Amino acid sequence: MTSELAKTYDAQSAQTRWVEHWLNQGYCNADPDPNREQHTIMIPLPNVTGALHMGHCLNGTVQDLLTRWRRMQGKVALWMPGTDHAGIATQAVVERRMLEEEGKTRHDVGREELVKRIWKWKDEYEARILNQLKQIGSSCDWRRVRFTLDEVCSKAVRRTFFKMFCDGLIFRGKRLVNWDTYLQTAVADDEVYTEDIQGNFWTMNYPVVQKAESGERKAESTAHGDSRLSAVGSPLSDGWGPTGQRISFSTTRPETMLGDTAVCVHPTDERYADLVGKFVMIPANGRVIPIVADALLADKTLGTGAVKVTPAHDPNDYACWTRNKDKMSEPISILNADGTINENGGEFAGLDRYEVRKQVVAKMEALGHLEKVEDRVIPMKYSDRSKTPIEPFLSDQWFVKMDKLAQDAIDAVEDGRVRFFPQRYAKTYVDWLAEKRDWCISRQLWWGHRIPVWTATFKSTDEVHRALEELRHPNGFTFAKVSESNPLTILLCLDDHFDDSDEAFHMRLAKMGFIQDPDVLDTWFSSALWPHATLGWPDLEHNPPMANGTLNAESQSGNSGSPLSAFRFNNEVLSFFYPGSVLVTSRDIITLWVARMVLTGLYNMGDIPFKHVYIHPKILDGLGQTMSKSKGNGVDPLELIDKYGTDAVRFTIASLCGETQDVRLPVGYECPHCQAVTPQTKEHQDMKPMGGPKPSIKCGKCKKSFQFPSPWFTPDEGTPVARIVSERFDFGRNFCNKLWNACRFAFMNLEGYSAGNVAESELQVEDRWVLSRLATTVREVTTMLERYQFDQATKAVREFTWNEFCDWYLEMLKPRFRNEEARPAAQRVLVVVVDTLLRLLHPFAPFITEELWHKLNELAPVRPTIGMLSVSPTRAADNATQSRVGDTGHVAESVMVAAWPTMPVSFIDDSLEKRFERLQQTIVAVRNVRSVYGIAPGAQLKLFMRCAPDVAEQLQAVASQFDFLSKTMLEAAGLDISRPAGSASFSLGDADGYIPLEGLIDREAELTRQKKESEKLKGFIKGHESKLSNEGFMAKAPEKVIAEIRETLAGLKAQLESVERIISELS
RNA sequence: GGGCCCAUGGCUCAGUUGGUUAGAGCGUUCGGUUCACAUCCGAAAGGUCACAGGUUCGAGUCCUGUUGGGCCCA
Repeated sequence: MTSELAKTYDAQSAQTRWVEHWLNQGYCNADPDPNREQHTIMIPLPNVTGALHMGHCLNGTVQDLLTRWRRMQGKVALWMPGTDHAGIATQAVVERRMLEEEGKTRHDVGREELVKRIWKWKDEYEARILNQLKQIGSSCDWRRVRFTLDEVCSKAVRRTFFKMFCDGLIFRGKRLVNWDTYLQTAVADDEVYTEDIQGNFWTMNYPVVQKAESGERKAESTAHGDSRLSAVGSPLSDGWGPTGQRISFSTTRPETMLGDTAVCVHPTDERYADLVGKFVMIPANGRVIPIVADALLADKTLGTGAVKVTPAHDPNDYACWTRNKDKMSEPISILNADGTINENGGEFAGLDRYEVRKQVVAKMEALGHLEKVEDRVIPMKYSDRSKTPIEPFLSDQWFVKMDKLAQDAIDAVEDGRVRFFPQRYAKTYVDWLAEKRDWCISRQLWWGHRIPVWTATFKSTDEVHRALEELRHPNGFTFAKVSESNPLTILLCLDDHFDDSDEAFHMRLAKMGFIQDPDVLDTWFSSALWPHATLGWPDLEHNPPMANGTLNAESQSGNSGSPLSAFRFNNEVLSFFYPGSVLVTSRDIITLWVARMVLTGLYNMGDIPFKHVYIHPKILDGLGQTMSKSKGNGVDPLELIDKYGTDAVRFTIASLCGETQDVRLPVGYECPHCQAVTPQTKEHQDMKPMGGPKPSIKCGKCKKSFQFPSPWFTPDEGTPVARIVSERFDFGRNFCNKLWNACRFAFMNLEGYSAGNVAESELQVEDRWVLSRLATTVREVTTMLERYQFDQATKAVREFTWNEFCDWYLEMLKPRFRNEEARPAAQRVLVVVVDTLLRLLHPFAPFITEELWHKLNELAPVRPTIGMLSVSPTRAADNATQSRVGDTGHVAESVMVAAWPTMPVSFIDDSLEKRFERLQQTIVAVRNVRSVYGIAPGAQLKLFMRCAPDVAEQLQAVASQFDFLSKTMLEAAGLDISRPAGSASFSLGDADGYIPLEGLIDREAELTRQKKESEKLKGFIKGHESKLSNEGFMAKAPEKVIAEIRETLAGLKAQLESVERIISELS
């Protein structure tokens, strides 16, 4: 059988093969097993809006790494996959496309048809996203894939809403929202962006007015709040007359004056002190409004110091109203949902707000109240969905009362039931929840969970009673609430037992006049339930159905007489996997999502949804900007995978994930002609066609030009387009290449391998050393993974592989492979090391390790033991009741289900490592001499070592290695060695080396080199001595530190002595 | 306005509770086709740890301020 691996690793082929293999073998599946521990990760559900980006790739890599690692540790590791319906985002994309392709709006096609179209979109994109996740090696339990709008999740949403409704946690209220007049929906704050536009700044004035006879008295009583209605909306003819004073203010939105309810000044502003409490009249509509003082809204130093207050159309004004409710009227909304002015605008009703702006200005000017107009740059808010300007808009919304819910969620973090990694993020979470702002859960959309509340108004209380009686339902629960404003209006909430397809019931409802609320729930309401909804809650009787609609038969049937009765209820899946182990996500949704999952978990399940939250870094481009399509700096993970291979991408990403909050990934354009990479700059990002040809970049290497992806234009059809890549992934690719070749070499030398144990006496120095290093590395990697310090874990495993295993151990094995007698033991130790290394690397680089593992299984189907110890258990599931693999009977069929390595502590030998280090230093020093003197790499050198007898003995023991590692013969070693004439020298502290170079060495150069070394040493010695002569240091520093300094100093001095001796010999 | 974070060789980052001579990868320079790997091997150069104070026997590490940058909330 040929044991030779292909010369290079074919990532694409390995990925395709192993993804399929793992799926076929069911290795990713996780089913309840009371005899084993669980490890559960719920995916931060990607939107079905588009494709995966770098953030998803990083997020997924971390989760898969953790899942694979825990699975190998023998846990039932569930990684739950799924996607999010992403309310407005998805609806907006589908609507936009519909408009572009067919010129239709959602009102043209109607609610049902639109939703149908979005489902179609969802099916397409969900499949694409799940497939992309598979491409990055995700070991999710694909049978359990969920979608926030599927039947299982919908039930959870309905039940939660119903529970909250019954508990009085859900209420209706007014709220100022970001209104998208184009899409006619409220959009969330994070769906709004600001852009500076050229606008106008009008300065106008309102005349101060008073009641002809008793204006003063009126103003006084207004302050008490009992006459505000008489003050507001009173036409001038009511007896109000101008005092002759005017109050000036400036505005960028004059049309909103139709909804003004006050003019506001600063309480300490002397200019207006006597006016506070008096009234002004709005000339445009004749309404009279009060002058109020509010320190937060008015700023004495800005403009005139006075501002108009429009609570229904400005957030700051709204806040001012909440502080001064007793002094002004309720907010007056002047806007229709479509952006036209409503009936409160009087004569302007029905016109678009921008038209009204012009007309209001004209009217004010005509009436003599316009003072000046300036041009000004105004920060304008736009809807990210429709790219049209946002209007602050007061509307009816549903809310969840946060008070107790939020407090419970705070407690869970403060008492440590939920822990953040890094810890600092707990503050973000707690601070936000502590505000306890009620959660607005309604959205004016068609795509989402429809609010399960039906409303009807009746003529009499008798009718109400009759209706409620009639609505009793055998299968489900209804909860009726009487409207606070109208006792004859009934709000009816239906729980999840009411199937929407129960037409008869819904007919009955409709007949009685019940109409369902048109709004849908905030997407976060359903994603907040993700950790328990996906496991089947609220159904405690049955396991959740699998993605293909079948029940989980395996665990269901295991119910009879098995230990499964240990579960709390019959939904074993929920019982076993809840609460989850760790949530892996990014910091920008700590409040929106993490906090809400904790809150609903506690509310519905009475328990936290996960124990740990790992917040990973965010990927920025080389300029420190967030990556996005709209900046043209996004890297497509699938292109990276295509270019570098999945393992390389994953390994690189893992190396970036530590405790920092951002990582920079400079990107570049890959020349489509020669693949050279041109780093991306700000100039590239901003390049626009400017009416001429589309911008292009000239490749620095092949000098050809190419176009590139940009937010500003689409590259010309048929021209070669650069793709955006990041050379930082060379890191992972190089590593995979190294690993591949190391194993290739190892496997080539396993020819004739026979299983057998290695006696301790057969172990060579390098064997003991590599096992010691490996044992240390295994412990370190495990600890770092436990702490979610993936960067450290990656570093440890990479350094071992490259700098120890490849650079030293494999090199030192070479001579042993050529020696028939030494060969078997060398092979066996090598098998142990490779076996352990592949397991250790598997969570980081699943495909290449699997590829190599299978090859290793062919060559070494039985792994040796070393000494009396088996190095690690062979299979992850060895301790479990069921064994998944059994075909070889010796080792795990797949490294994915092999046991995570745990090497005995006894393998770690510090003193041996120290001795070995001296050997390494010696070799490095010899190489250094060779390089400094420009001696041909192949030229044989002679080495003399002056050192203590025990050191000499150790060096003699590995003498053969000098030849292999540095083409050098160790001629002699001992105390009696003196420097041969014409030698290059080096000092290691406890040993000095001499390399005779008759004629090759320039005495002056060698002297200079040694003097430089001596100066360096003297500097260090001085530093140490000054510490030891410092009384403060001697008195206060810990003894251990002093001892260390003394020891180092002694070493440095000995080394200096050697160097000085060399210098004197040279002189 | 409140909060969090970042600033270390040309680039990207490590640097554990303050304690020996501040490290790595890439890039750069020099030298290498010995049968695992040029996606490689060997060697070297390159840093007053953003700035200013302070605490301490001792500061890249702790404190205060300044400057520059990122993010979240309002």
